[in-house]
Amino acid sequence: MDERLRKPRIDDVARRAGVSTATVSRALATPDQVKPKTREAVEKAVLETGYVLNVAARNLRTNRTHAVLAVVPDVANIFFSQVLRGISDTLHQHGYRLVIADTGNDPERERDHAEFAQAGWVDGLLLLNGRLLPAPEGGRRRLAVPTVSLCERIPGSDIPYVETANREAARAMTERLLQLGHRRIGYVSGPPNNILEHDRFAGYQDALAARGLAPDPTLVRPGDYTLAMGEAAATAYLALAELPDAVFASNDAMAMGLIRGFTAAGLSVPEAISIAGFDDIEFAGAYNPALTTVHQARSEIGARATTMLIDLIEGRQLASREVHLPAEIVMRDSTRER
Amino acid sequence: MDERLRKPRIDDVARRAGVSTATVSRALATPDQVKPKTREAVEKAVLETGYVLNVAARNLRTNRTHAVLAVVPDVANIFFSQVLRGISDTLHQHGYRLVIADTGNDPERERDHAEFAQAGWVDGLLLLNGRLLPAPEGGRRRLAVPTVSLCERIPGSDIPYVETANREAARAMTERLLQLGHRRIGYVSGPPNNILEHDRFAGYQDALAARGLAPDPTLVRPGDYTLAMGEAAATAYLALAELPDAVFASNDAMAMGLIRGFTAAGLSVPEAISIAGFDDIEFAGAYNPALTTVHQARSEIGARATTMLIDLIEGRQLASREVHLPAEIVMRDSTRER
DNA sequence: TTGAAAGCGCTAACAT
DNA sequence: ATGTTAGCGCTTTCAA
Repeated sequence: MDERLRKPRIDDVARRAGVSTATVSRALATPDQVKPKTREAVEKAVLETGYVLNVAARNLRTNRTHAVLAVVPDVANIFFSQVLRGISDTLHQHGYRLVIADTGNDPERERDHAEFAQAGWVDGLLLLNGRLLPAPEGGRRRLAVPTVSLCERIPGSDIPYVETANREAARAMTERLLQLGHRRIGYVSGPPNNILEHDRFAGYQDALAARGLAPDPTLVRPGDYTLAMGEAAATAYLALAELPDAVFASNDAMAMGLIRGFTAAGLSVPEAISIAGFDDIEFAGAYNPALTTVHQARSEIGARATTMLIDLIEGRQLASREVHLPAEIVMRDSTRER
Repeated sequence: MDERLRKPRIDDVARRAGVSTATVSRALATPDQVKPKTREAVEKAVLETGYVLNVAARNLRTNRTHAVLAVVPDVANIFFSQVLRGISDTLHQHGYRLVIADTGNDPERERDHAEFAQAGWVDGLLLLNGRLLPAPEGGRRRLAVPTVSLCERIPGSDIPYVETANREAARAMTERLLQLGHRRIGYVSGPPNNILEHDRFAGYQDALAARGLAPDPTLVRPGDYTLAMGEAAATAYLALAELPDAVFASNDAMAMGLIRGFTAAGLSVPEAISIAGFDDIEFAGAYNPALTTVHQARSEIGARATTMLIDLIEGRQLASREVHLPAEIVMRDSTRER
């Protein structure tokens, strides 16, 4: 009667099965340390009592949570959400759970989560925001929580990371545009000081340099990874005496903005001008025209980083602390031969 | 020396501040139950020792976690990820944390999370997957974990929910198409048996009925919310003796598929045919042409559901258990007057 | 306003 | 293979 109301504990199960609590614990956690007969008795008692483990008690005792915190600037960002998918799947395979901190790049929220991470709320940290979690208020030396960063490595830190080989990919894409016969190749940048942007721009330069060319400053436009800046860049190009042959935007949103901008002005893509992007976000292939872009293996990035983190948590050596995943150039309808 | 290595506990702080552990606990959790002088001493000691609370211990003791689990079929789905943003923000405001379970609609994973939820891993549940978490293996009566469902109400359950007023919104969109002079209005469905789909189709019928019309069966095409089915529907329409004037797809991905399908066949949208979608996903406005659609206030849905859940967790009465949020019709470039 | 002390539910060291 | 028991670090009742 009142047994129905109280949440059953491990000793309720033990009593019912006629064994000790230690045996119940073992039967549940490490079944092969227990005689099959006993195990069955325990399982039966568990079912009969409706016993469910108390996570908090276990976590306190073992000092482990089997949970991992992913720190993301914006869950609603389609790029990150696909990385999260890879993280989530991999964690699940290894018996871990995912906790997400959507910080919106708010330092206060980041600090808050940093504190909770130290409080033992999770076993490890996945940083997708390109920076360290701030130190706690007192500025005290931080206790080491296993951490891996991904998507955007953290400059000046030695935290292991996984990212796309941005520079090589940007070089390869620029090279493809050159192969198509384009020579006046524009470039729309990401935010200044962004490390991804540095790498991508360097790749763009590499490809030009390989042909003895250099970026034409009038064809390099500032951007910030938003569609609006892509449209603005199109307007700027339209004001030039001579249009570029092609424009390489350092992400897909800006590439779409370029297409919209040029289309609105009556120029058709790719007939009048070729456009390439970077990321291969979900709708890139569905765009009109379908976008030529650099495919980042987002869920793969998440998966690799997660495996590394679990190795760290479980005390294994890391094969490599810096992983650069190759990206694939996807030629679709927004580019054509000159 | 070795004090530096051990993680400081509450009694380290107590000793340093010259008070009891109880006082430290109070100074931290309920500062105004403690004399200012004492509080300051404790705060100083906390800083000096670098003390950080142990979450597991607190959770065990208080039987609370201040965490909420959101069960999502797919984090990488752009629709859900924007709802999550609203959830995350609201939780944060109230001092709760977000745990995400990406189930991929896998029942085994759902069961696993259901069990953990019962194990006290979180204080409440947000169900975005349109179904109940499965009962634990024994089929035992489940202990009540506070739960709210959102986006898609759960048929046959009395769990409180928040969703868009799908039927009204679909009716309004269809009505707008009628106002534009269209009469042969096609409809591309969502998956059969889907409750959202039922509502949306009912709304489409409502609007036609209000003008004494009925859906033309040849103009109603099956779909499954994917872009590919939108393209397939376009092909099917093109095979008809007479094209529809307009097509209303029950989500944006299919609307984009329609646009691509018609465009590929040389028909231009909206000149030759008007297309409308549903959801207003992130790139709907950036599409080419920009998509006329039904704007769902995704983060608002998340926020409302979260407030309800917190009320439930904290034992407050719910003002209403069923919330239907109005949606806004957004006319863009994919529709025009006939 | 503060302190002493019990105990949340579990796991693991040790003993058998 | 199983049992006994200490104790993880905190909060909270009760007493002072």
